[in-house]
Amino acid sequence: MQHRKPLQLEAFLPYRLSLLSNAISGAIAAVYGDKFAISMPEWRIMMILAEYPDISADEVCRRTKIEKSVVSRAVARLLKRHLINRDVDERDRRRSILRLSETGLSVYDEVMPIARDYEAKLLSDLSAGELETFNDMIDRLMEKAARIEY
Amino acid sequence: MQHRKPLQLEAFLPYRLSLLSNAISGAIAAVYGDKFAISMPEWRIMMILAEYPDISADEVCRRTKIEKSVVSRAVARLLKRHLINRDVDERDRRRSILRLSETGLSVYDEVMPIARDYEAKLLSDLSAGELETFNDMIDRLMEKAARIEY
DNA sequence: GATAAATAGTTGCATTTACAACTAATATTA
DNA sequence: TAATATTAGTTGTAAATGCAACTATTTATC
Repeated sequence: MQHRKPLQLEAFLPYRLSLLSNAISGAIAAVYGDKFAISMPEWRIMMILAEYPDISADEVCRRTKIEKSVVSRAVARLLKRHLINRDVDERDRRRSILRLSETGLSVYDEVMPIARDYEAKLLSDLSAGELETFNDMIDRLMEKAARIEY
Repeated sequence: MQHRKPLQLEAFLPYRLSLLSNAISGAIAAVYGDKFAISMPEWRIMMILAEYPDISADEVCRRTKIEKSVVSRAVARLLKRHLINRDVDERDRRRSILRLSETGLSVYDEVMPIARDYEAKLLSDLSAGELETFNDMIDRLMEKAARIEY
């Protein structure tokens, strides 16, 4: 018998979460990708910098979990397109200080409402209580995932 | 004022789901990656074939949402390593019929318990009710995401 | 039944990614 | 303070990705 029932793939949480996350991220990526030719890591970095201006590339890595060479190249591209600015941190000259430029902010201000609107539509059928529960579980799973060892 | 509060990135669902999904998928990928040098698309395909043997590559694409050239190359690699078998569908000679080989099944049977165990640990702090709610919301969000248009 | 359209799967190719090796700056230790 | 280790960021490179173009087969249309 080759057909295995023990798992029920469609009930396998990692698989389900991956499909859901890809569907959602992909939908939003289509917006900033089509409109501004911005890649997903680039957009992630812009979001982080909108919320936490003047942080280093390293800090961006830690928050986004994007690999540092990817961040480095994304930062280079954002700089070339003048979407962000970079200074050297004079207290530690290895560190950069990154922030959105005026242009970057205006792009952010154009894309973010669409993303937020998408999120709102997505969540419109959930009650406030359900949403809170959902968010709570994501937090707990996130913490748990960080803790589990083999 | 550059610091924007309207969003609270950490509360932005697409971002949160992406971090969670990557954390979980990455943890499991480390298992089959280290042990068997199997890539994530390859593993996804193996999982699908364990549950739905004798389906076509196209069917694999539809279920996993993996791009068809990626599936094509992953299938080629799985064939070369004798982890799956392929026949031509005689009712439609464009179609392939894919299924796990004996070797593939044994790899699956070795990896899957670890993945399942990981999932169980991950979910161990959720009550049965919470888990049901969580799964229910994933389903609803998945459906909603498929429906939303711009 | 010949011609055109659609579908399954493969392949070419430019871009993206991830790992490791590297450079430059800072922190630690003796 | 000299030697060593650590950290931030960049770059080289092999592999993975995604789109489009392609082949082979089947389906639809005339």
